Amino acid sequence: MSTLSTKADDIARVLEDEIVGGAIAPGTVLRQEQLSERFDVSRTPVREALRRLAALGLVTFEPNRGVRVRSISPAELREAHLVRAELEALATEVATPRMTAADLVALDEAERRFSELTLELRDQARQGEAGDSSLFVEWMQANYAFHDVIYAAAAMPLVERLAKSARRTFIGDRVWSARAELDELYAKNDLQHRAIREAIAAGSAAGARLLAREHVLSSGRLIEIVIESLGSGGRDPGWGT
Amino acid sequence: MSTLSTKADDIARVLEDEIVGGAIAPGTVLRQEQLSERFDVSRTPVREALRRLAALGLVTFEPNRGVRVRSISPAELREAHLVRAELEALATEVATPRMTAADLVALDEAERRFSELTLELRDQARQGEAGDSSLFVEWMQANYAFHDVIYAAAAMPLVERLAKSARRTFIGDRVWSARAELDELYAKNDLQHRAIREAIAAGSAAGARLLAREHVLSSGRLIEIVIESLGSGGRDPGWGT
DNA sequence: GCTCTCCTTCTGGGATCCAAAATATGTATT
DNA sequence: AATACATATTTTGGATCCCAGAAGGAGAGC
Repeated sequence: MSTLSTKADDIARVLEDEIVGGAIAPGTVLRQEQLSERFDVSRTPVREALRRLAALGLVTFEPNRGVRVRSISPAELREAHLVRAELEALATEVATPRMTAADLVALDEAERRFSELTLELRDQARQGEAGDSSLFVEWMQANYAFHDVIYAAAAMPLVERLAKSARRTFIGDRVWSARAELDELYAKNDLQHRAIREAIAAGSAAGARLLAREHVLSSGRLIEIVIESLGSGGRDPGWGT
Repeated sequence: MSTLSTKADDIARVLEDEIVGGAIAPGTVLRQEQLSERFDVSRTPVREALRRLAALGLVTFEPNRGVRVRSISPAELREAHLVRAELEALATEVATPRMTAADLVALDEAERRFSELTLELRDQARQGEAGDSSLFVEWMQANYAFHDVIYAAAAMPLVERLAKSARRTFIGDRVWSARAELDELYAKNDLQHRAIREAIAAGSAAGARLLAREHVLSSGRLIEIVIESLGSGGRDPGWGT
């Protein structure tokens, strides 16, 4: 097996997922020894991984004290949401004149898939089926897939990276418990995707931009739900780098 | 003397400045041993520092090969500029209703200072004085100071961090050589600052937003100059993480 | 009984050491 | 002479070791 990646990078990825996914609670202090024995490596790659996480803003080093998982404050979440709206709008505007015929087909396909899943999800939510979160996760991924087509056409790696990092806050099942409450959001999202695709297909960059911005902003309710879900476990010193 | 920071962090900061300032050419491979003897430390903190730089996107790790300073492609620079325009617009919009009387005074003061320096700079440029880059640097810093007042009022740490990281690309004297060519830009910037301040003082968040966006976008000529200055030494593989 | 100080212990920062990978060197063979 | 193979050197990735600074507890002084 050819290990193209380094241990430090592997560890960083795992910890990254666990932190943004909520598996590791904010405020937790990460003991280097524990991590090293958990991943069955020495402390060296662990520390390198932690440095990476620190640069990403996920943890903070308190010199000679340890590293602590940063808690995300409500203000930070809302801010990230606003930023994402702007970036998504920008990407959509730039992408519009660059869309090839193949891109448009892909976008159409992504929209259709999202539409289907939305229907399923609304049915399931309305019938109050217990189920698991898999359908919901699938639905969110379909939503992301739609926007990914746009990102690909925009060819803006920086925007894509930033927006996706903001987006990741929602992976996991934080919103799952409140899925039944979101019926009108489902319908609205579907319509918005349609409108965005039509604006793009019509070549209206300015229109697509506005619609994309509105689309992201209108999902603000999701943010509030995430914030509530954090409130249970997230004591918040409210600072960090 | 209490060393509040860790060696790895110090090294990271120094290297960061050198890379964005252009002191270390893109494409350079950073040898860990060289760095460790330069900073008079072992390789361990050096590697941690490099991890941080990698997370910031300034260098790339090529496993078992070394770390290479990423070259910034023209596309990347233009993209960063667009992103900055959006973020600056957002921050200005959010800041407008939050500005206190003291903030407005500070903004006024920053505008006046910028105005003065602009006059000086135009004089110096018109008379073709050799001088050094200090006045120019001072002028750019005054420009930043103006926007910093807005950032402070907006209270958006994420936006501030991102925008400032985009802004840093211009520190140093990359643009200095072309200063004479920029006469109309000087005047325009001055007027734009005035307009932004007035919109903010009038409480027009939407207006301030548009003006701020336009303000940043209109300095696109600076980007092109930076790109030209990079062309001399910046061979560009055109990829990276 | 409370507080201040000193001491123990524990954890993180940094140095050193080892192994594996990649490249450069050199040699032999055709 | 050129190429292919083998070896040596360089350099990274990871492990182990050591030391300093911080949290916590025990004991002395008030």
